[in-house]
Amino acid sequence: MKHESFNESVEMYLKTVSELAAGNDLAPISALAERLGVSTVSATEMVHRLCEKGLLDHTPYKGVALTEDGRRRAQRVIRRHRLWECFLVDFLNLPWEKVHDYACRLEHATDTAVTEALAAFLNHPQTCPHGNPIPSAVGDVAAANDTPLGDLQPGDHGAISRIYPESLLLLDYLAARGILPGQPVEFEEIAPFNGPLMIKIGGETHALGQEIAAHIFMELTDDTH
Amino acid sequence: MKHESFNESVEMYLKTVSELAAGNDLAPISALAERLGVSTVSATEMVHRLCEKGLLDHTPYKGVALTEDGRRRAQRVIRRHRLWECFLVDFLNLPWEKVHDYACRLEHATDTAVTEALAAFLNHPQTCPHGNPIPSAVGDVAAANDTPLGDLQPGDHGAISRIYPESLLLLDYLAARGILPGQPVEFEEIAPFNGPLMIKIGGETHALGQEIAAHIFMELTDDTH
DNA sequence: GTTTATTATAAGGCTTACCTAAAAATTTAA
DNA sequence: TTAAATTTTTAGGTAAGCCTTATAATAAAC
Ligand SMILES: [Mn+2]
Ligand SMILES: [Mn+2]
Ligand SMILES: [Mn+2]
Ligand SMILES: [Mn+2]
Repeated sequence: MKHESFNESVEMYLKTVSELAAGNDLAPISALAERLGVSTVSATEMVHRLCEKGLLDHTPYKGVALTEDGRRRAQRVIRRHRLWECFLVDFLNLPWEKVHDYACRLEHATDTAVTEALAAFLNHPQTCPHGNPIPSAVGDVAAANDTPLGDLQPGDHGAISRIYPESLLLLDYLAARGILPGQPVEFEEIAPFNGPLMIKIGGETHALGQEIAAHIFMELTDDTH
Repeated sequence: MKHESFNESVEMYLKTVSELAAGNDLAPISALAERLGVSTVSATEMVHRLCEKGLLDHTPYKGVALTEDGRRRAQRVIRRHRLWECFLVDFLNLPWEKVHDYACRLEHATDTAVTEALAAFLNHPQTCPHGNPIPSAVGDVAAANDTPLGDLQPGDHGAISRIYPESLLLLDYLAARGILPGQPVEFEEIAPFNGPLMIKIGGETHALGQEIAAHIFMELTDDTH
């Protein structure tokens, strides 16, 4: 069964590098390995293979980056992923927090013709249900100008723009608490000694750990006028 | 990446055995190998593995059959396949003759929750766009009572009920000639020496080889009254 | 009943993607 | 600048799915 173009592992590596290296720095192989649930030796091997194929650049002891070719390939997978998420939520009424995992399988089995027909059917949505931008068919992505909740200061307020990177565990946690894109947010205070952030979201105050706060992005309401 | 349940090769073997053994006889390993595009040695190896897993029964020198477990697994894949075909044709407006191949990838990457939500969204269709019945969620299939075109006699007439088994080459050929389910058919004559069948379909007469005729199923109009 | 064709097995190999354990190289922190 | 932590490499293995060539077993045809 020679399904050349259908290589789940390669696509997941590229997608994960794209996530970890968001912000144009290098993705450490150790982080890659952890995210993908493989040993660092395995990840290193795969990184070497992908470097030979011209999809990654590896700077030893620093980390890996996508080449232009690798970036395009990653964006195409991400496009399929997010389009499927839209379909699964908007038409199949599947739960917001579950569709990420369903789409993570479909994304590797979707022909370009199907992807583009799906995009047209969905009327070319701009973001996935979790707020992340859907790359164009040629792999361009709109630059985000939002801020991680973890970078804000008490007193700041705005609205949740997106959850990134996504994972079932995180989405489940957030869904259970109604912490979704669009919700208004007020940063109340930060507990001392690197404690949790006290955040009022949709009327209720939540204590969020720093790690979770790093995954919640906000569009600030600027009231310095 | 331990995607256990997502084993394309195994699923394709089971599906192919189901197709070849339609009519409760045994599927020869040689036919399996040919259909899957692998060597007979490879197919034999895989058949052994699937026998050990309790999915197939192998009668040496005769062929293989699905066990009850294997049959259910195959029907579940076929259900996903045909549901996707419906979606691709009816909602994404993709070509009738191409969706078989697109669905052949998606069928291995579709969670049960997605499958059932899709079935509900499509309003539980009974057949795929090529006329083949969609198994129920528990793996039951409606018994067909149609006849291959190749088994008919000159003078018989009726309508095309389905194309089976499906393949891109065959569907492309038929689509180009408007030979689709629902079309009225009149069997005019059969050329001597195992020659082609002369068939009037939707007003036009086509010369169909015996092999193609074996893939076109008809519901006869009984006019012995 | 012997020949021929089909089917099965044996033997040896390949690639991808994973694993563990141990050693070496490099960076970072004390 | 030395010690500690991180990162990489080496070595040896596994399993799934493929491959070819060659031989053995069985079934079908003559
Ligand atoms: Mn995936
Ligand atoms: Mn998403
Ligand atoms: Mn398939
Ligand atoms: Mn079909």
